[in-house]
Amino acid sequence: MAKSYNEVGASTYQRIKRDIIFGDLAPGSKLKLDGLRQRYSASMSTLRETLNRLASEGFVEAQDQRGFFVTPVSREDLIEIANLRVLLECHALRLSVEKGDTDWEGNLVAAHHKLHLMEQKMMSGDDSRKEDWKRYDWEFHKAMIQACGSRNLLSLHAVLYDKYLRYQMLVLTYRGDEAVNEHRRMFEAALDRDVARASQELQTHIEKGLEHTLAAF
Amino acid sequence: MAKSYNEVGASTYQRIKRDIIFGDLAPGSKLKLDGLRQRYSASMSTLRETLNRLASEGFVEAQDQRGFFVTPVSREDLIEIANLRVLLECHALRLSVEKGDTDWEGNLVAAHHKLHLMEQKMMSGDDSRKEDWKRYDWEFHKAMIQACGSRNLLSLHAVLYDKYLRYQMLVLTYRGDEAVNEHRRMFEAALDRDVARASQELQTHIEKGLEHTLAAF
DNA sequence: TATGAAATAATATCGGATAATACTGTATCT
DNA sequence: AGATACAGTATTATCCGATATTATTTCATA
Repeated sequence: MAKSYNEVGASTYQRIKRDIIFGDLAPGSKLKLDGLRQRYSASMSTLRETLNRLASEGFVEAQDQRGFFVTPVSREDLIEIANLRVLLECHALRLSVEKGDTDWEGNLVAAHHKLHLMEQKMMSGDDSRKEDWKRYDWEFHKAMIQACGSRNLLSLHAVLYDKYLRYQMLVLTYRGDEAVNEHRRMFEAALDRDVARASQELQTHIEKGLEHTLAAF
Repeated sequence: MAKSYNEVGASTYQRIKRDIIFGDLAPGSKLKLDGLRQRYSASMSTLRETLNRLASEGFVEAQDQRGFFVTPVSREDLIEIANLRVLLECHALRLSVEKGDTDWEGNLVAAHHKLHLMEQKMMSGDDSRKEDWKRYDWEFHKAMIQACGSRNLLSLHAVLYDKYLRYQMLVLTYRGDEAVNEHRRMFEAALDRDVARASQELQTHIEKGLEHTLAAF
């Protein structure tokens, strides 16, 4: 199980990745090794290892002999990410709804329940825990596609989700009960084993989110 | 432009990745730092950086406190990779055929021509240059989807292609003129701007290749 | 102001030192 | 004999300092 971002004892990899996704390290900003060394109290060797990992995942850009930069953001990139999420996540969802067994269904019900509770807290104005909320959102989306049967697909999706998440955190606006209803409809379609409807609801969910994020970008 | 594998002055990253893909570093084998240090005449720091990069791309597995291993192979993994290639590459091809301009078409014609020449050499029994042949195959497939308009999609595809390539190199058998005809039909459909036919031909091409590779695995 | 050389800063790579962990082989006990 | 405990070895992970290469900035001169 992957560790969450704000856990105690998080590795410098997890901490830097978190800071990029949540905007504490601004897009395009230079990642000076000496500065990072103090901020994360790690040695240069360790830092270069994690920066290389983040570079190959696309959160950091490495320019030869000029060091590392936080990957810049752009509307085009956001649109690409969203489109890829539709392609991969809808595909995974179709497989998952077809193959999912009782365990999958149970975990999905639990994940949706926890997400729904958190969504109601957010709706009532308590937006102090965006990170927690987004963790439940992630757990829900992951639970939906968990039974797709392809580890490769799941790990590609995890990276895409995080890239998309960075854009959502940058604009920092809450979409309200629209998204809540989309989650519910998607969830119900999955439990009904209605592959086409579930996939369609997911696509709508992502595309609505994209529009909302683009508008504020 | 990414450097090819066997170029002079290749980085240790490129050399290790090449050795994994072409089987010189066997699947599942342990990557002892001291051994690698001699083999690639690089320092431990540099090696750990490249191994971290390769780990996040999926060519290497990192086990905490136990070092690095070449990612193992399995039938299931091969099938997953092939299915993902179908999903991503066919999607990219549809976009590319729709959007491709004159430059795209020109580069595609050139890439197909070079691939075809090499295929004829291979057909006449000269299989001494598998790496070159596969480079032309890569250049052709890349040229096909180049106009898809999504950098993210292209870079995901590049990793998938290399993972699939490793399996092909492991079984080391040549599929003969079947693949040649598939390439030609795919190419012609793209020039005709027949999106559906091109995508269908590509899917068939990958799935035939999968069957062939699975049979020898 | 523009140019170019010198000074400064930052990166990339290397080798070594140390601590923590994993592995191996031996001896002991049941 | 087989399992367990322990000591010794090997390997990894992290950190630090040194050096060479490359970027960037400063500044003197035309």
